[in-house]
Amino acid sequence: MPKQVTIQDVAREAGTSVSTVSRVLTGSARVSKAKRVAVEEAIARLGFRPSHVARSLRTHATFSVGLLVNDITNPFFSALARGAEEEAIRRGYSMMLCNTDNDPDRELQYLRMVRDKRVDGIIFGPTGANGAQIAQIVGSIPLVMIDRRIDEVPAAAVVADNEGGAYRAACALIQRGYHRLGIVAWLPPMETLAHRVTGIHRALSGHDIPIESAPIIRVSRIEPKEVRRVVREWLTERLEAGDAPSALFALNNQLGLGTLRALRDLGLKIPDEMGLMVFDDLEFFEVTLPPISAVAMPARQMGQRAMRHLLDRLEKPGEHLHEVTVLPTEVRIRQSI
Amino acid sequence: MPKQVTIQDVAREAGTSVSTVSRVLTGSARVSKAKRVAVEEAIARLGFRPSHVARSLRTHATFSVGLLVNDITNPFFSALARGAEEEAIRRGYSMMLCNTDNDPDRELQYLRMVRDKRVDGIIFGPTGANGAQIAQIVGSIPLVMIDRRIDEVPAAAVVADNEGGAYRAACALIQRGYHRLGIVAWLPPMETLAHRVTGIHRALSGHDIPIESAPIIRVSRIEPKEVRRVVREWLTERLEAGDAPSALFALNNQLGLGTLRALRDLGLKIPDEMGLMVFDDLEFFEVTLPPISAVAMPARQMGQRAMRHLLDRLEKPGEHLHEVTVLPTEVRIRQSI
DNA sequence: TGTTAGTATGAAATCGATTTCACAAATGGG
DNA sequence: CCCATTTGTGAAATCGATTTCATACTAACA
Repeated sequence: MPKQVTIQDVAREAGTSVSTVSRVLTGSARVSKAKRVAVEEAIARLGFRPSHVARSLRTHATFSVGLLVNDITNPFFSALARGAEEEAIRRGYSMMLCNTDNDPDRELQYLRMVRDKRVDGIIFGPTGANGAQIAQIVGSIPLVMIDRRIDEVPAAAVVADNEGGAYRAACALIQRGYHRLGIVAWLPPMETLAHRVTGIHRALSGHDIPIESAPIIRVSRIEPKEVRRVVREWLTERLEAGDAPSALFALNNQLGLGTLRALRDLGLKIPDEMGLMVFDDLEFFEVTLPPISAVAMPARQMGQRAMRHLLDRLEKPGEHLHEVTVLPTEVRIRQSI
Repeated sequence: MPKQVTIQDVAREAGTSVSTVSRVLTGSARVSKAKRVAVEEAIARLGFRPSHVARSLRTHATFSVGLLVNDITNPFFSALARGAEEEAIRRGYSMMLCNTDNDPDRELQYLRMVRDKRVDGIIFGPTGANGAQIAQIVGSIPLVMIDRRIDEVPAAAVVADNEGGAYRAACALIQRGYHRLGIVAWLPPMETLAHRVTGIHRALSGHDIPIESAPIIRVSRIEPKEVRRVVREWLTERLEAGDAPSALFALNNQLGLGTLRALRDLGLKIPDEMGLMVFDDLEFFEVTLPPISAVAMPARQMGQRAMRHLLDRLEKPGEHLHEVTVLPTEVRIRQSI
C-alpha cells in the first residue's frame, strides 16, 4: 500500500512550511503569489489530498451528518433520504445511512455510533421509544426530527400535515357516499398516526357521522403478509355479521398495500363494494388494480428541508429555535373511490 | 456547548495515565484488575466516549465505507443498500450514502469525497464512464463493484445472472406463443443491459427465431414520462405499419413501468393483445393491472454479499482476489404473459 | 541471595492537519 | 528618516486518541 502523501511532503516539495501549505488549503490567511503557486504545483505534482480525519480532529467538524430512518426500502424514506442527500452534497456534507427498522435498540445503537463518530448533526425519524435515553445520548448534537417527534428531546422537526391530509381525504370519501369507514392502523402508538386518525374523526364529525361508526383495525406487525391476513380476517367477520364498513382508510403505504391484497383475496370489487384510501402515496398506486386514491406526502422535500434546517443551524450557530415545519399534503383521487 | 470529555479527563479521574485508559479501551495489553475497574468506573461516571476521529487518525482506519449507487429511490438500489447496511452495522462499520444519479461528474465528485474522508472501502455501482479517472482517484482503496463492472478498475464485483434470467424469461415468452419480441432498452451502452439482450437473443436462436425479428426500442432518458412517450410513439407507428411485436421485454424496472403505462395509453389488452415481461421485479408488479411477469434480482443479497466481500478483505488483507460473484435470478410468471 | 524473565505502568512520540505566536520584512504617514 | 502598521512566514502547540519505549516492580529459578 503506497504511503499517503501528507502536508509535510507538500511543504518539502514546495520549499516552504506546513503552515503556509495549510494557509493555501484553507484560505485562512494571505499568502504571497509566488508561494501560493509553488504550493499549488506541489499539490498537483504529488496528487495530495488533505485528510479529512486529521482536519476534523483539529477543527471539531466532520462535515458529515447521520440519517436515521425506519427502513430505506420504504419509498417514503428513500425519497426523503434522496432529498436530504441532495442538500447535503450541495453544501459539502456527507450522510451516514442508518436503518433503525423501528427497533428501539438498533435506534440507540445507531445514535451512539454516529455520536461517537462525531457527526456534526443528526436527522432523525424516531421510533418513538426511549425518549430520555435519546436525549442523554444525543446531548448537544444538533438534531432535526422528521415525520414524527419526541417530546423529551428538544429539537426542530419537519413533518407532513397529517391531520389536514387525512381530513380532506376523509371528506372526499364521505362526499362520495362512503359513510362507514374502517381505519387500518398500526398497533404502536405514534403521534403521526394519531394525527391522521384525528383528521378522519374531524371529517366525520363535520358531516354529523358519529366517530364510533369508524372502527380501527390494529395490526401488530407491519409486514405485508401480516397486514393482509389481519385485514382479511377482520373483514370476513364483519361481512358475516353484516356490519362491514363501506370503505377502508389505510394509514400508511404498507398498510395500504396489505389492505389492497386482502380486498382482492376476498374478491371485493373496488370501488363499488369497498372504497379504498391510503395515506402516503406511491408512484405505483397509479398502476395498481384499480388505481388507488391516496394522500401524497412531500417526502423528498421533507428530507431537503430537514437537511437545510440542520445545516443552516450548523453554519450559523446563533439562534437554535426548535421550530416545527409542517409541509402540505395532497389528496389524489383515483379510481378506488 | 459543554466540552467533550477526553481520555485525559478519564485518566485524571481514575488516577492513572492515558496509556492505561487506552489499554482498557482497546484491550491491547494487560491491565491490573484494580486499575481496570477504576478506569471503567471513571468512564461511566464521566460518560466518556472515545472520539472515533482521533482514533482513526492514529490507526488509519475509519470503520466507514462509501456506497455509491445510481439512485436510492429506485427499489433495486434501496434493497441493495439495505442488505449492505445490515452487514456493515453487524460488523461495526457505518455507511455513507452517495447518489450518483447516473451522472459521471457527480460520480467523480463523490469518489473524491469518500476518498478524502478516508473511508476504508467503497461499494460502487458505476455509471460506466471515466474508467481511467476512477482508477486514479480510488488508487488503492479496496472496492467492490455492484450490478455493473468497469474494466479499467481492478476490483471484485457482485452481479446478477443477467443473461441467464433474460434467457429463461424469453423462453417463457416464446413458449407461450410470443414469437415477435420488442426489447425496451436504455440508450447508454451498459454491460448489464447488453447481457440481458444476449440472453434474449440466445433464447430466440434456440427456438430458431431470427434475432433480427426482435427490434430494440432505445430510450434516451429513463425518466417515466419519457419512457412512456417513446414506447407509445414507437408502438403506434409499428401498429399502423402492421409489424408490431406480440410482446415487449423491458430491460429494467423503470422501463417496465413506463412501458406498462404506454400500453395502457394505447388501450392494448395485456396479455392478449400484447405480452409484457420486465427485468428486475418489484413488489408492486404483483398488484398492477394486470400483475406483471418479471425477472427478480436478489438485490438485498447482492448488497450484503458485496459488503461482506469488502469487509472480509479489509479484515484480512492477505489475498485480494478480484473475483466476480454472480447471483441467480428468478423468473416470476404472472398474468402479463 | 542474586539473576532473570515477565508484568504493569507512565512518559513521550505519533497520526496529519489547523492555528497561535513570534518575528522579520515591507509599507506608509508625518 | 523614523516609528507604527501591515504583511508574510515558519516554529511550535494543539486536537484526542494509540503505541512505543523505558522503567519499576514481582515472581521464579539456580
